[in-house]
Amino acid sequence: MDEILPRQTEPAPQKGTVTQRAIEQIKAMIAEGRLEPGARLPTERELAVQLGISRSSMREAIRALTVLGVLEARHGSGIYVTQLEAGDLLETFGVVADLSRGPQLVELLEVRRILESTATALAAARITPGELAEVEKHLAAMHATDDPEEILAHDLAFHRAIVAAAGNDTMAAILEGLSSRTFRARVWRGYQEEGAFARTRREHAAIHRALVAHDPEAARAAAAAHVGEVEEWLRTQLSQ
Amino acid sequence: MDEILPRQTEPAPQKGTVTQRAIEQIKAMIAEGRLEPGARLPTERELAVQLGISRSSMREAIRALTVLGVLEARHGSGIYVTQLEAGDLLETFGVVADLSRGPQLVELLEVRRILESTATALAAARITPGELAEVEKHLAAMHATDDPEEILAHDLAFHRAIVAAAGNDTMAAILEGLSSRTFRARVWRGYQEEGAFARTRREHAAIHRALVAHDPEAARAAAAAHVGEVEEWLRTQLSQ
DNA sequence: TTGAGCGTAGTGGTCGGACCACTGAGCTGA
DNA sequence: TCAGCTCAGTGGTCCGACCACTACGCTCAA
Repeated sequence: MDEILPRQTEPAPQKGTVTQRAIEQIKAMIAEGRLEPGARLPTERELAVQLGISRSSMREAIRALTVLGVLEARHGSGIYVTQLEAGDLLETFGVVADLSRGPQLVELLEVRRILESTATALAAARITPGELAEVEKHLAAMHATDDPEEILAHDLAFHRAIVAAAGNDTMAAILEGLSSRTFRARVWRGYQEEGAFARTRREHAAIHRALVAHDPEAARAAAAAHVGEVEEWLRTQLSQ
Repeated sequence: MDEILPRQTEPAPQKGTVTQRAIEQIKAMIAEGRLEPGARLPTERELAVQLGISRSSMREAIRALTVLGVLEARHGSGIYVTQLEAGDLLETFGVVADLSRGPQLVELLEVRRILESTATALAAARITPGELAEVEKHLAAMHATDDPEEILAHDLAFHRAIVAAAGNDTMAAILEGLSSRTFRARVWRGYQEEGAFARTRREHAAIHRALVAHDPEAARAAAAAHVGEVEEWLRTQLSQ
């Protein structure tokens, strides 16, 4: 049996709960490279013995790291380190958008406006014909139906395709969280109920034109205006 | 005893683990407003009974929501919903920076460059004399010592004070995660070892000048260049 | 030889109960 | 009046048992 525990001069650091300590130790193992992405951890029972805690506490630590997207537990198989890619680690970002309210929603939209306008500008400079076709597919599908649910889905996919073309997966993962389904459903619903469909259509068309022209500055302005419109609407809603 | 459980037409939805289901149900209670920020939850034992699961599983669910910054457990007192502010929910963002590596670090720096340059521009337009004094305090302290640790601490505080002046707490919380202590220690160390102190000093001075002049565009450019320098250095490091 | 099917050991998932450590409110008594 | 104590209640930890599922190897017929 290999000893994974680091040597301790002090036998009892005793800071925080044992579970919290276990979380930190596993995180440290990964950060220090002792556990590579995709690697399989020892069993829960073994890990508990190695860190000197009960299996219950170890399970809580593992569960915590699981929701953070660091570990992945496969029933009957074992516990594995995720690939630690942007998508894995930023999945929890959606929780923020889901539980924020009031002024915080405006702040989130402001962050989204900043990131999405830049991402759209980057996309305008780099987008390939294939990626552009994907964008146009969702743009067309959005106009071909009047089912709000379907429109929302294609609206999401439209922006997602653009952001993907920007080439920064981390930024894409953050924007994915900021545009989580429940978040957009909450804000967009009220916005669109005020007959903003036509305006949204015009703004999407402007973004599309900028992409076709490979004009980053126009794309940035169009995307910023698009998000800014919603942002402003939400701001007035809250001040009433 | 009040019944908190929603009425279920189907007695057994049975998707995912019971713990995962418990996490979703508690999140839903908060999202729907049945649990206000700061509210005290029923005891672990009570919650377990209400959701029809064991206390062990319920504890795992609570632990998960605790690390996400949604709940807060106080030993001997009870479990409470946090204030759900940006700082609470985005604390986990630091984990991303801590566990990312290679190309992903460059992507994170790119996101930071975008957000921080905008934040600095906003700060230039809004900063008050008091806030400016705070910025200058750390700028001076950074030059008054040659202890790398202390320099790094004041460097962090310098940027934190500027971002705080921008007035968007959500953006500040994200940037806080992107500049987490371990992250900067990892990247900055190698950067500064190449004698970049003088350059860093010039760049900080440029940012400061733009703040004093209340010139947003100059501030944006200076901050973007500042982060961009490190970004470019890291990029070349990785390509070797 | 080969491959489909069947065990089976081992893994994470769940449960129940016991006890410990800490908090906070109420009681006691100077 | 209030400092100090008491104690019921709460989260923290541990244990042991069993269930659900997976992966691998074995068997046996084609």
